[in-house]
Order: sequence, then structure tokens, then C-alpha cells
Amino acid sequence: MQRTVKQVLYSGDELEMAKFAKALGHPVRIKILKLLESQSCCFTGEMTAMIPMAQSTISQHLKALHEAGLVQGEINPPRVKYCIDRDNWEKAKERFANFFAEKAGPSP
Amino acid sequence: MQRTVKQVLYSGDELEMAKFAKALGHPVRIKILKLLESQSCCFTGEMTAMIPMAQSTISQHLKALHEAGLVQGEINPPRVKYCIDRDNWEKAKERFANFFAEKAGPSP
DNA sequence: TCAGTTTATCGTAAATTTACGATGAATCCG
DNA sequence: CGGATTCATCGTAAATTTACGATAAACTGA
Repeated sequence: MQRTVKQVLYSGDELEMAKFAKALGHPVRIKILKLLESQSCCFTGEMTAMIPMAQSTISQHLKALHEAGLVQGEINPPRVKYCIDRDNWEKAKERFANFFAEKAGPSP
Repeated sequence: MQRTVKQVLYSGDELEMAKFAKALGHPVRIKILKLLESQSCCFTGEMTAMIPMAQSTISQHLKALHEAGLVQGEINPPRVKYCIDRDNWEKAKERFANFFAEKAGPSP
């Protein structure tokens, strides 16, 4: 998509913030994370039961959350137990907190 | 894109979180917001000078941030001065803080 | 009034996202 | 060894996003 030579350079912070934010940028994924948060862990099947979407779609969203690092899956045959990835959860929490911690005063 | 009758229902919280997150889901928009945050306000021209992207693209990203409510623009002919929308900024800050404020213990 | 400046919008192309159903892989249980 | 269960992946279609250049709109100042 980049058609010119000029390239925008992003810091690691910016890229990581965007990565986390992008993963949070769909209401279903928010719902999934809230579910995982509220009951610590969850099998995929429980989610598909609670969210009226095709199982493949839920799986796709879980993959997105996993790739962003917000979620980890533990295979527990024949099921898979998903949990919040606490390390990255904390990291994301801090990133967002820092980001929103305004240094500037009110808008002039 | 929805092809079945079943509809997933989202709470206002979930939709708003997703809306804010989606707006933050691109590194350029993070960069723009950091810019606005650091110097309280900014003319569009200053951004296009600092970010090597087409002016139309920057404008497009500003529109996205505006539509998400994170940014407000004040016409100051012939320029437009953009600022963080402090009200929604606070709202987003709280939403994210609450979201990441885990109630559950560590992953089993 | 007319040229200049600044920004938004239009038109467009390529990439990505989002949804679905169908199929495949892994693992249990009988 | 099957059949059943659970989840991921594939293939696909429609929508959305992201980028660009070109153009339009709004206002200034000469």
C-alpha cells in the first residue's frame, strides 16, 4: 500500500499500542475478553454457546486476540482452555494508562 | 456481512470501548494523538510536516479520530487547529482503566 | 477581484477484516 | 478400531481500511 519511498517510522511503543488497540477494536473481542476476565478461564465451547456467531468466527477472533498476545490457550483435549495472558494484560494496561495520562493542560 | 438471523447484542460499553480502541488501532493515529497531547494543539500543516504521508491521508486519519470523538477541530482560517477532546479523552481513559482493572486472580 | 494558502473530499486501487459453511486434525470413549 | 466431540483452518464473499493524487472549498491578503 506504500507507494512512495518515504516511510513513516514508528517507535516500539507506538506499534505495540496500536497492536493492542487494534485487537480491542471489535465489540466481539471486547465481549470475549470480558468473559475471560470475569471467569478467569473459559473453554471455546462456552464462548460459542454464549455468543451467537459461527464457531469458526469465534475461533478467528480468538486467534486475533492470541496474536496480539492478550490471550493464551491451553490445550486440554479435546478442548482448549483460554485465559487472559496476564503479562501482556499488565503491559497493555500500563501502555494505555501512560498514554492517557495527559501531561498537557486543558485545551486552550 | 451478517448472514444469519441471530444477532450478537453488544452493550453500550462494549461498543464504545471498541470504537475508541479501533481509533487507536493504527500507529499513525497513535503518533498524531501523542503529538496533540505533547503540544496541546496543532495545525494540520504541522502534522503533515512531521509525518511523511500524503496530506489527504493525514486528513483521513484525523477524520477517523474526530469521528471516534478523541479529537476536535477548531477552524482558524485558513487553517484548522486540532486538539484532544478532553471530555472523551477522560471517558476513554476511564473505560480502558476499568477494562484492564482485573477482578479475577491470576490464570490457573 | 484574484492569487495564494490550507484543509477536506473525491475517486481509486490494493490490502485487510469479518463473516460464513465445510473440512480437517486431534483426542477421547465405547 | 470406529464414532463422537472439540477446535482450527480453508475457501470464499462482501465490507472496510488505508494509501495516493487530484480537485474542490473556504478564507486571506494584496
